[in-house]
Amino acid sequence: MLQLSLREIVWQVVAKIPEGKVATYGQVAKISGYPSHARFVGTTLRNLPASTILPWYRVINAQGEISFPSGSEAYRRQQSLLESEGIVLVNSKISLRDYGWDNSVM
DNA sequence: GTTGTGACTACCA
DNA sequence: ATGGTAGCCACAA
Repeated sequence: MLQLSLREIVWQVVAKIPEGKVATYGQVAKISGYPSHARFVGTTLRNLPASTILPWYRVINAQGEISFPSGSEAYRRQQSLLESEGIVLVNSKISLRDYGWDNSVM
């Protein structure tokens, strides 16, 4: 019986976020079946190798913002990747219509 | 075993 | 609005 660690489940869920869409850490946690693990989703993404094929950049926080210090290199990299998929930040925030899942999933 | 750590969130003043 | 806090819990050391 194959037992997936939570980390592996998170990988699966992140991989399912549609191109051009985003999801919050909380949504990913909830969809993974662990609604109280929003924080661990971040920890998991944090440990991804730089060469990962996972669309980690489609994961944002509950305020619709990028969870990196504004202006940091990581922040700009994520923003750049999002914009390459047509996701634009308005006032540093992502429009609700860019969410891959309904907010009720939270 | 135990402890420290968060790419988080909800709540409250 | 904005800042502080408490809860959260898998994981690494």
